[in-house]
Amino acid sequence: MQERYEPAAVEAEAQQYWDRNRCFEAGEDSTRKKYYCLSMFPYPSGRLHMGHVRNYTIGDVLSRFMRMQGRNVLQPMGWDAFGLPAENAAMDNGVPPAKWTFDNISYMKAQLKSLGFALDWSRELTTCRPEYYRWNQWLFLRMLEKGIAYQKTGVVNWDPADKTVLANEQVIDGRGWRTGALVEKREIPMYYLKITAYAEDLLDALNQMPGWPDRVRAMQANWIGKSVGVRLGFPYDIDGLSGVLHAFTTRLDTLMGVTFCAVAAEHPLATHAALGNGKLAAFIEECKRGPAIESELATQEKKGMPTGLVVRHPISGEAVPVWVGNYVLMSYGEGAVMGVPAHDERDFEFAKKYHLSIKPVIDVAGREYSLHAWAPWYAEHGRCINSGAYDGLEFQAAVETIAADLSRKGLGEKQTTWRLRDWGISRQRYWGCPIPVIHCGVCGTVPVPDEQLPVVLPVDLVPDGSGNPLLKNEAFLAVTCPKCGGKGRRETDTMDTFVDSSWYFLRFACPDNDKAMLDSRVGYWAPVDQYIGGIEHAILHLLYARFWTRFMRELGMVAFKEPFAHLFTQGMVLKEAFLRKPETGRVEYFSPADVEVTLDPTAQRRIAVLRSDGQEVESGGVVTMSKSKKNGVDPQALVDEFGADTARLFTMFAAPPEQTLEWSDEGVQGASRFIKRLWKAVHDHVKQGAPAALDKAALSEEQRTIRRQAHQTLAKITDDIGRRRTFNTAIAAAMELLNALAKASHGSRQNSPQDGSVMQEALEIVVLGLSPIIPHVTHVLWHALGHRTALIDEPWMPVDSAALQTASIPMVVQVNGKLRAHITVAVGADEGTVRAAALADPHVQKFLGAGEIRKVIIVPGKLVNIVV
RNA sequence: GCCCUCGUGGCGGAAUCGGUAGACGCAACGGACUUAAAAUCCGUUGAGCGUAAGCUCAUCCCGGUUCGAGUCCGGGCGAGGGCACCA
Repeated sequence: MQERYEPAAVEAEAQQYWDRNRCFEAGEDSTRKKYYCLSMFPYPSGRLHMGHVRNYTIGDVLSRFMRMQGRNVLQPMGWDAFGLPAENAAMDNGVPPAKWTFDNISYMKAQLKSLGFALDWSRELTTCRPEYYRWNQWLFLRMLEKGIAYQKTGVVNWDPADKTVLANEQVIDGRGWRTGALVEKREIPMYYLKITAYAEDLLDALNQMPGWPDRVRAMQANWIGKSVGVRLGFPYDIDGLSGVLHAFTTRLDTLMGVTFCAVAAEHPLATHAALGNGKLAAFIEECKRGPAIESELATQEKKGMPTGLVVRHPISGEAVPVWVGNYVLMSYGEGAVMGVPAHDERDFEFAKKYHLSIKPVIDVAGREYSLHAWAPWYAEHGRCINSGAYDGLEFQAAVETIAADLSRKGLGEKQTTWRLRDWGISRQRYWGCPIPVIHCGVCGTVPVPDEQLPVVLPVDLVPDGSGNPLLKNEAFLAVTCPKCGGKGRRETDTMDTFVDSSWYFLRFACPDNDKAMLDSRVGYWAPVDQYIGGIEHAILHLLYARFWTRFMRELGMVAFKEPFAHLFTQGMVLKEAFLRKPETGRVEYFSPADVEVTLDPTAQRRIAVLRSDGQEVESGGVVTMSKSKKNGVDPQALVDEFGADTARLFTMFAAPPEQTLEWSDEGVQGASRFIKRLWKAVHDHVKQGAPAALDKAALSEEQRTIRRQAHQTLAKITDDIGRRRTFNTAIAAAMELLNALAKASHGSRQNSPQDGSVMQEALEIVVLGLSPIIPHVTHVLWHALGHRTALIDEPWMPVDSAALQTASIPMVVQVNGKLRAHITVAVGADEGTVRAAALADPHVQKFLGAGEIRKVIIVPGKLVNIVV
């Protein structure tokens, strides 16, 4: 065995072994229990970042551990390869998005390989390949057939200069990011998927998903946003036109406090009223344009205008004026609200501004309304007052009684409203999966027949920023109508890239099937046992995948509703950022590599200085790694300098995996140091020749202690990786054991043959126990320790419970809950003996003093508490 | 505003079911080796008092439950995240 640890050589050796022997290619085997471990696949942006390294290391640790536990492990990898950045890169460099994407994939694949992840590359899939996305198209056609996909006009951001549609993130301060032109809202026909049909089930099932973090389930529930209330009607008779204005409310108990109704600018009644009213029409136009940024919606000033129309209160029959309000959303409920200024903050603000009357109808614990200013308690539940027949009723009773009265009049019924909207999937973009429909002048919109799939996206186009290049591509556009055989035109919209990721986890079971989207192999592997990814996907991706799986289940393609049994959301990777804020102009960031940080002991503060000019820089705090803040750490540089094992060890050790991880260059050094020490420990041991066989009966007290410690460590590592998923504490335990071994070997090492065999076993425990985390160095060390079998093919080591046995155990003694003494008692000693031993301790005696012993609590094997 | 998570040494963090607070690592300091530095190895390291044995205080703050609270309950303060005119 070589004395020096050389990561490059070690890692090449281990990786070549795994590759040559196809260790990680998974096959279906009904006799073995499967474990499908999946990390969210990356977008091929160019290079891996630390977030990827952390994500994939977590998945890799679990995969390797489960494999050694005897499970048939599948850990695949693919590429979420459609998307906007490829088009932007294409515009910048004049290269087709396909070329840019595939170049990135090949670079990043090499990076993933250099990190030694136990991936089954034979199942690699890429969503921008027709073999994959044809099944997006196929399933979309099934959705059309079932009415789950449908067409509707939708609003998009339109850049009038580039004549192109912009994604929300391309709109900055209401202007196009490239052109700076004021963005307009345009209504165009788009395809939607009816995810709302599954809202109830998607919400209910969250309660039966113990393998998901509470936080993610809460976020999804929030997003789905169920509210139970009443849809009520205000009848009207206007210009001979009679009808009912519908509104949704969760506060029917406040119905008698209605002093106005407000409708959205897009509401039909508003449109009607604007016919002969130029001022109103202008106001409606202004509202429709609205603020460009969503966050401004919530804070913009409430504005309104009377329509001049009047509806009747459904109970009292009183006249209620109808206003157009900019705070009413057409997309939620009925696009109209009943205005109860006394009990709703928004209505209050609106009523104040336009001098509408305010009528309190709820008594909250006898408190007095001032009506000059809003107080949060105005919206609390209470008892009805000023409400005629309903006076005195509590919230629940009031809602029931009023609802019953409305129902009798045909003016109200209970209704559930959802925040969740249908999923608009049309993107007026080139680099995505084509939506498989054809427009025919005669037949209208015609779905592409299955046998004509896939609709292949041309890969050689270079977008120039002036709209979707497909619109100018005759070869793509020209098509005959499948229905009438006449001249047709292909749809040029492509699908949202979230479609691609909504089912890729199932395709990994059968990536080579060119006859069907899924096959029976899915029944073996799916659902995913452990899914790992960033919290940023807590809502959209995970919700879409759950929806998609439900639809596939209805088609009989899968047998389950929930695609991911266990979900693990890893924390982000942070690092300190350094900056200067000039008097004028923008904040300038500096790479931490160019900054020297020193500690000034007198001033008790850290001083950061830019190396190039020697001047001080400010700390921007510990924040997410990003290009703009220049605080990213390149995984490749790290692997090149320290090796993949050090990178993996540090990311697993510095913090528990679900928490944020603060990057520290010194911490990386520490991880590297540990691996070197482990290498040296094995080297020093091996140098002394093969140890004797372990004779458990012939061990000295000291040797038994080391063995006990080793097996305790093994038990802890097994539990920490397998159950608790706290890889940081598993590593700490291994470090502790190695420290103890170093200490032990200082003195009596190799005096007896059994010293060598105890050391051998303990080192095997450290090496095997850490192998899921640092697989390369342990692969080599395992052989060095004399094993023929490759470590990856070894079964996980069982804990020798006999080694854990001791004759006596230490216990602590407290007096009145304060630690006062340590005693040692025989294992299995009865309470009387333990009590006597505790009381006999001189130190305990001192604290007992003259006091009377009121109680003695004994926690077996741990502690004695004497209450005086 | 609503919902969720979290507050522990100089720093990252540990303490798993209410039972020894600070494991492990980093940094710092002292020492060994070295012509020197790096690397490596050994030691010290929550605060205060004490020559020492040891004692007292200490897990954001205030209160409660308990023999015993970092951990459970109530109230506050602070940080982070999600949703947000959702009627």
